[in-house]
Amino acid sequence: MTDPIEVDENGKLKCSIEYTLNKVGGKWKLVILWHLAYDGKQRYNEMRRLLPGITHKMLSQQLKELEGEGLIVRKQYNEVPPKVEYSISEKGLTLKPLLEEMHRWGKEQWD
Amino acid sequence: MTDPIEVDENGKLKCSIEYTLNKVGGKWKLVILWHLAYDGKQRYNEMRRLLPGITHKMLSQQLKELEGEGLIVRKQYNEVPPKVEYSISEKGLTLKPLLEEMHRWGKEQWD
DNA sequence: CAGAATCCAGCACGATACTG
DNA sequence: CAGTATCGTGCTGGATTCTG
Repeated sequence: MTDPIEVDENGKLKCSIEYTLNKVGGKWKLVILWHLAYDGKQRYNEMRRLLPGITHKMLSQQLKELEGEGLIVRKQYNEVPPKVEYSISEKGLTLKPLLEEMHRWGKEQWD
Repeated sequence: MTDPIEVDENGKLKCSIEYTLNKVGGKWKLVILWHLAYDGKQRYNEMRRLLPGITHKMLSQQLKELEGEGLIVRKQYNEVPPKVEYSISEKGLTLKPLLEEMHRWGKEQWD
């Protein structure tokens, strides 16, 4: 079987599983992506309601990082009051199998 | 689509993705499981070699937690010098699809 | 060989107040 | 409404030494 640890162009060891963890690890990112993937686009405060317990700091930080990775898209409407919509990108959609497995396994192992 | 957030028997909100994250999240667990799933059983010091940079503390801690979850099996031979073998359990094998997706996505997104 | 025991640093994550 | 800006804090993870 393929080893997850490989050598990059600088000769430094890298691991594809670690790579994925770096992009979508942490407490919130996969849950955020799940909602955008399956519930469709959401406004900022809608996201907050979907993520019980998240703070402003974490939500805006995670959204910004995910946008930076190109996994989600931020669309701003110049209106008053302000309106912003977040949606999943094409690249983000490639995470669907992973999201589904995370969901399936958690559900299945539930006691 | 099924919402990942559900209500448990105590009426507390729970999320199956968070659940999975709690079991196999963090920096090392999925990589450890990957090796045990695809490289077969390993001794303690063999595991260390497979995980560049891991410390004694992290390795033994993660192994203990994974064993506590029933995801891996620790087999101790009463010999001198000591010999211990870690292997993946039946329950741990149910994570294979997840491991493969983590690996596949990381490999694919590699620049 | 396979850990356990300490001690410690950094940062992930959180609480709260403020703002265009 | 959709965020910043500060200010914490605890826990994850690391370095090192000791042991059966």
